Amino acid sequence: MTEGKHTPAKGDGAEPGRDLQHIVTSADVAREAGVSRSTVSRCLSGDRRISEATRLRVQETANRLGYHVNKIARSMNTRKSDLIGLVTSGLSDPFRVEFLDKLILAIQQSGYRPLVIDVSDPAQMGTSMMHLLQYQVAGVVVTSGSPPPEVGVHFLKRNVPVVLVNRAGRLEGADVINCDNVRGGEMAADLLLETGKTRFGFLNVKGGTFSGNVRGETFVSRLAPRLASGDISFTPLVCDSADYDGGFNAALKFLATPETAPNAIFCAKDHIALGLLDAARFELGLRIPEDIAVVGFDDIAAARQGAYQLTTVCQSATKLAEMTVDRLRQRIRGDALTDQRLILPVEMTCRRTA
Amino acid sequence: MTEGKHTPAKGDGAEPGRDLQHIVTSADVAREAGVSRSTVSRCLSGDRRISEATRLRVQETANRLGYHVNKIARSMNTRKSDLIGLVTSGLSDPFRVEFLDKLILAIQQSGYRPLVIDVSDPAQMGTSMMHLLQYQVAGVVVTSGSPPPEVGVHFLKRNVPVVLVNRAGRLEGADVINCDNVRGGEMAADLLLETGKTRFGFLNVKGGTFSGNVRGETFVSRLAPRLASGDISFTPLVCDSADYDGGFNAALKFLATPETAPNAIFCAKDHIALGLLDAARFELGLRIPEDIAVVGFDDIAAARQGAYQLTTVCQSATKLAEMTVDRLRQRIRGDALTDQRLILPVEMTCRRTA
DNA sequence: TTGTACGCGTTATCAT
DNA sequence: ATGATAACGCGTACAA
Repeated sequence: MTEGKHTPAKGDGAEPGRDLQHIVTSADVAREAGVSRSTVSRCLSGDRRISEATRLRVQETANRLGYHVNKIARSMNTRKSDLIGLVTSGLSDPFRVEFLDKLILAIQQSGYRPLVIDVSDPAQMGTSMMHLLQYQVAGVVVTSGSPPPEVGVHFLKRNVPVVLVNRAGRLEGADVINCDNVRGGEMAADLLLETGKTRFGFLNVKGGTFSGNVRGETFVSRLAPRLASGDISFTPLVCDSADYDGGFNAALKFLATPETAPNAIFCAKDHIALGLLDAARFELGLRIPEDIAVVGFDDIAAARQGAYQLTTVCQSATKLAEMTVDRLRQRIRGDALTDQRLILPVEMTCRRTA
Repeated sequence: MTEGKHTPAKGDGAEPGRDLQHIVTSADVAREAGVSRSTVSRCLSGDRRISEATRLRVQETANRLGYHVNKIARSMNTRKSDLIGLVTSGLSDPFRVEFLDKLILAIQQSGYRPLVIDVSDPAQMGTSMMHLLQYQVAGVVVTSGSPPPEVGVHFLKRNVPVVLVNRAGRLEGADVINCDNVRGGEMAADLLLETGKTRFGFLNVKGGTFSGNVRGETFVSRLAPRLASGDISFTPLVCDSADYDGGFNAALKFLATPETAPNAIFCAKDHIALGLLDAARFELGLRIPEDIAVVGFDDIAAARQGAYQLTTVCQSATKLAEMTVDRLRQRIRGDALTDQRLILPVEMTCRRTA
């Protein structure tokens, strides 16, 4: 029995307009070019063992008919998909956006496609990641929140690699990539100590984040000897949201009495620092860095703008993205089977705020 | 012949580790629950005509086995996908990022999933959009560049709706959604005229963009009567890139001689205006708005920050996203068959730069 | 070099 | 209310 019979007999008439709905399949191309579906498939996937004559004929027919491989169908029988899940939460955090930008590019260049999942509600993170499983993603990158440990087993079972970027790594079987928060905290402390200021502070969002907490703790450890000798003081500072407004509003409060307020402040992330700077300069009339020295973390684009010129700990979004995709590909190929924890080096970018 | 035979006989032994690779299918659930695949399918797609007893049993078995519907396979059969293509070019333009943020959220809430395509090279836009066809996307949103007209026919043929947002609408069969660039240009002109300044300018990226050009042309038209009477002058201003650095560098040049340079400037978009402001204030020592009045367009988050307080034409990213998804859904449902051109109203947000 | 036959996991259809 | 069967579009052993 020939395969042609698979194609439902359409009768003979040409119903006008029907073709508008009809999707061109490899069978259509095969029939039109007078070959089998196998041949069409082989031509378009670059199989060597095909005659130049038929290859050209098939190519031409495919173009003429407007045929495009159905990747959905293809991935059904190869049981591989080139979709990669990207878990994020909003696009309001500037550094995360810069990272996603580079990540999307890197993913595409590797022949994969990013499927974005936005988890506004952290509680829904688990179910959201399960959704990704329904799409047979080849891998997942988590850039926000921390997935509940019980999802790990589902991804492990399916051999779907998960990479956590700048997150706490409590997920079983997942790789973790972080920038060097420890070294960053130390560098911030060292730099601020050099300013000669004596009232230190660390500004972070209420409750803290994984990265922020590490940065703050290391910062304080580094100050410890001087704190012990009584040279300097330290005050933990808190803002309501981890963004510009959070830094702005918090600064209005804790800088209200500049004589006693901290004057050497390390911020958990740049965006908070920018809010702090604006509140200090424009609302409270303080001079930077004479009255207050400020150090941020991330080195987002806005940090180098003329209005801010923020001194900050720089982590490279590009390198972070490259590391992420490299690791993902190793896992997908099956090269690497054991979890890994990678650290991206950071460096201090000195501008005008400290 | 019973369906069970579909499952390949695995022999009897339990090879350790093999299950790690095996994906749980509806057949597995069916066998385990003692029902047919059809029943499993119906249970999990919420079919009413199923007994409560079996429904519960199937649900439980599915959970226990860790079964997740394979949406890829489902969409093969239903010939519908819930993927929506998002065409963008980088995540460096702040307003576009804000729009994408809201768009991704709106798409998810409608039960669809965003598949992101980044087209850095405008020349590759056509082929990139064709890639989306391979994934059987239900619709496409274009937020960057202008697709070559010939792609229109491919999407039309497949009944895949395309929505162009803030783009030139030359694509056959596509819907177009724009903010009210015309009204925006007028409002900017009116506001700057009220300042009493006399030397007007419009700052845009070299070559211009669709939106920018419309804004600028309307701006000039509105100034026309006063230009004719000789009260005021107008100078077209150009920057190399449509971002902060572009505005910054351009301003350094054309503001070099402040006595004759334009002192009432409308910028094609906020980010350019921010660069201009910083160059004027910090590099050239000019006062805003006393020496120079500036109006932007978009009302991005940074525009309301204390450092800038930019007066600007506001378009709502949220509303734009809602309009986009609404239109997309109408098209996918097949309600709307004829192209449409929608306009999002804008309003002036007065802060401190004009 | 090319064709045949089968299966990927699901849902729609028809039958019971 | 439930089961059996036929597609969906593709890649690929196997055969020729």
